[in-house]
Amino acid sequence: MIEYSGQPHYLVAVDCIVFGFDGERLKLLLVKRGLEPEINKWSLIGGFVGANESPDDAANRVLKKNTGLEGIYLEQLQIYGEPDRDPIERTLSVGYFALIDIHKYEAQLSDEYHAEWFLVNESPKLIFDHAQMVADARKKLRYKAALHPILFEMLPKKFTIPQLQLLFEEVNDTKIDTRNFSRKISSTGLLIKLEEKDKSGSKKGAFYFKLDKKKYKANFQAFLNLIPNLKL
Amino acid sequence: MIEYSGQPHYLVAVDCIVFGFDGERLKLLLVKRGLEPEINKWSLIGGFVGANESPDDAANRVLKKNTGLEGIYLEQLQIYGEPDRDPIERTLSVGYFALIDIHKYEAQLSDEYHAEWFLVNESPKLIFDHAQMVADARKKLRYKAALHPILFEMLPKKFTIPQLQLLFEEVNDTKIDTRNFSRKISSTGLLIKLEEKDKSGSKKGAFYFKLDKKKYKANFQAFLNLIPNLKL
DNA sequence: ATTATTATTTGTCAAAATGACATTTAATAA
DNA sequence: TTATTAAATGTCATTTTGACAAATAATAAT
Repeated sequence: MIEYSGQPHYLVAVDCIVFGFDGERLKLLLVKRGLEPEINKWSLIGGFVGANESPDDAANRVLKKNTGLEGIYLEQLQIYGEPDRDPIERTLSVGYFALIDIHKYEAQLSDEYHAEWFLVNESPKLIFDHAQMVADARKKLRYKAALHPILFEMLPKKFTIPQLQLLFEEVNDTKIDTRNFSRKISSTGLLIKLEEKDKSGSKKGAFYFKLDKKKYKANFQAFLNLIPNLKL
Repeated sequence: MIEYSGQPHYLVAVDCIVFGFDGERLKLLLVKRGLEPEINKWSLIGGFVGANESPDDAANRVLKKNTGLEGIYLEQLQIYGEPDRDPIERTLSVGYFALIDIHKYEAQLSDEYHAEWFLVNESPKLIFDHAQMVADARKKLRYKAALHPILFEMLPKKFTIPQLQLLFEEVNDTKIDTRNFSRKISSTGLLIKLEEKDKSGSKKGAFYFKLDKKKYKANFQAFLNLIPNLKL
């Protein structure tokens, strides 16, 4: 087999920054690392890119293996490739951020796997450059969520406007005016109001909404401005 | 030395999608590939990531080596990692897009190196998945340029408003209303009007402007909306 | 010297979007 | 019947936007 002679070869890994929302707070999914070095330390969900898969494939595979989750929203963040980022041998890692609805998978997580949710601001020390990855992912999530309706990926099929607003506030670490928020969200035309109400949060109850998936897909690239006084 | 046993190792390369503006059209910098396979075919400027450098370092090095250019605006695009994208052996490539002022480097290019500028829409067939990289880079350039003032990176220190508008029109492949454009650009507060005029384009001449670099750096992340009816 | 030419520059106005702010409403609990 | 509490909705002044045309400055032509 012909080769590009003399060029160094490296390991290539993927690491997934998995965000979730439990209805109240933004959370981050971490696992205890299963191999040396730094075994049993908290880590992002990751793994090596296999011989017959792309990094995208690898991220999906690794996510599924570690959490049982399939069909998750995944987006490439960036590559992390400082020569000494892994002390054992040179490994480049492709960072992905993933968005999921916590409730949908809570059972699988705690039972079958060793993954655990942490409040984003209270997560433990992470191995290697994973803390940097998380910081970058949060920034990108803010950026993207300000312009595109990706946060719906973290909500259950039925959700209320107050829930949605809470999620936006968590992601952007800010308070948003209820009236203006609901006006903006309505004007996107992405929501369909349901009959049912969520009575858990108040006496009056809040109407459930669902996403208009056709419009969501069709207008995903459409430019929104969901955050007031947006400074990216 | 300890190693992660049994994991496959790959080559890692960088490829740079270099955009330039000659005052009239948006152009793309290509080189004739210097090694087998596909030797002498048109290719993006690329190279392998060396043992002691990050991909970012490699991109800068490769750009400098191939063009003499230093301190260029570089931004990571994404990783390209389909298993069979390189027929010789598995190589993952980190795509970067770069923005430069054509005139600043025209001499070096034609004399010392084998790089050549092509109209973006009239570039030759490219090797491997480089055409896809170019397409992705154009898209990302449009996206980013709609929200952040990166296009100034492609202009000389002194430039005119009509030039700037032409550049925006090229990147977005659209016509923009002169009055609205100039109003928006002015409102950013990023431009400083000079005494001198550019008489080359008209009898009346167009005033030169320069970038207020302090404000540029300070407000780079600030959110702009430079394209009318923005659909990303 | 006057006029024509041509790209540059600037102006207006109605419509839409935004941000700041308070009241009403629906359901349960007291 | 009233009190309570979160949800839902309304108003208004300001700013931004998009569509549209006229004025200006310099040279070229007559």
